[in-house]
Amino acid sequence: MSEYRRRALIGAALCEIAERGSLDVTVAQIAGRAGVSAALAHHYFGGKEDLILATMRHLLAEFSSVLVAGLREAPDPRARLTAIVRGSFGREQFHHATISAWLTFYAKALSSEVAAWLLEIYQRRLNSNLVHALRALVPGRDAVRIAESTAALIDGVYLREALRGVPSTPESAIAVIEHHIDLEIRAVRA
Amino acid sequence: MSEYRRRALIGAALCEIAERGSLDVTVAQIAGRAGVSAALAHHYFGGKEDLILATMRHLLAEFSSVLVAGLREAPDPRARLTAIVRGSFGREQFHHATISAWLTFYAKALSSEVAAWLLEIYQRRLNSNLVHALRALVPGRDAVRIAESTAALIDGVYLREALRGVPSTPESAIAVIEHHIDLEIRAVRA
DNA sequence: ACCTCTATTGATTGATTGGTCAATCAATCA
DNA sequence: TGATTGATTGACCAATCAATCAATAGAGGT
Repeated sequence: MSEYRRRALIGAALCEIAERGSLDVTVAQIAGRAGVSAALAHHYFGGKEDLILATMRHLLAEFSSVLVAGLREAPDPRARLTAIVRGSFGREQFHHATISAWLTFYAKALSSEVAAWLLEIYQRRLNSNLVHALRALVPGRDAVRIAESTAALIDGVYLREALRGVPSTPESAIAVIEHHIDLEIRAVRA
Repeated sequence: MSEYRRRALIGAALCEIAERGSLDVTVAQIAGRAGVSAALAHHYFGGKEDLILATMRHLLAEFSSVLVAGLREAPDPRARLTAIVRGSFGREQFHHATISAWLTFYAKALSSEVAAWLLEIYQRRLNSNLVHALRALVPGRDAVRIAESTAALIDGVYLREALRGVPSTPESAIAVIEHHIDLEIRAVRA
């Protein structure tokens, strides 16, 4: 029962955060959505802060697993880049609820030591993956530079998607990133 | 006195929001930093929401004026693009306090109708400026596309800067954007 | 039947917050 | 001088929320 409740509470927290577009969600709301009392949420997670951070960790872990799965099937470096991009805009990541939650967590990282630390891990991993794939295509210094701008562009496109009310397909977003990568690689080789 | 207090309160709100990295600031904190009582803040702005939105409007207006001033001195279309980029990463905009406040407002736009509306105006204006400058350099369809990716890249670089603890010079950020613009323009012309 | 441990909750508390209001103070005006 | 007006505040209120706690229920073992 323990694991089931934790999962349910994290899922409920995710929905609630996304729906209200803010981290100002009460444990009563989250617990209510999960069909239990607020006291039980305190029982399983030490307090509100821990529940929120657990939810954040869940998002990061989910993204990470999608990324790893995509990378495993990529036959060559360029395909690895595409896998990273497509993973960032995958079906699970591109729901409005997920996007809203991400943006909210970004804001939280400004005030929470632990949240900032978690996000830094994610960013470092994304960057590391990008650099690793790029090193096989361009010289090391350019790989680092292109990885940086690509990561920033991913975040930027993601951010704009979060603010746009109407949902759209990830294809256009992916195309923007892919085009940027192609341009950068071609420019270095020319 | 009226105008002086309003300015002081908005400035205090900006500092407080940036320092705490959250919109969860109490009117007592803001008023305290401005050296007045919380009741006075309610006297000048109808309520907390209005004070926050006024602060947001202040940020947007300040950025807008910087942008207009930069654009006026630009001699040609390419210089206009540089002016937009440099305006986005200008001294006033690149303080950690300002950046944090921006990100926090972005998060607020998810839950506040008015905040979303204000941000949309800013984004539309930035996009319009970019497209207008780009139209003189590349065909219309490409101008729209490049403006979109450039705006996203600006937001992304901005976002990553907000999360990085240590402050850095805007020059590297500007270089990333400029490089992207150059690549896109050159690719269209080739 | 008895004990133990976990799951679960209703009730409560202590603290915080946004907002209100009557009262005070200072300046201006008739 | 006396009246009016705007600035300013301390005290207060109602609402909300995280957290705690005592109590109940049930499962499993002895």
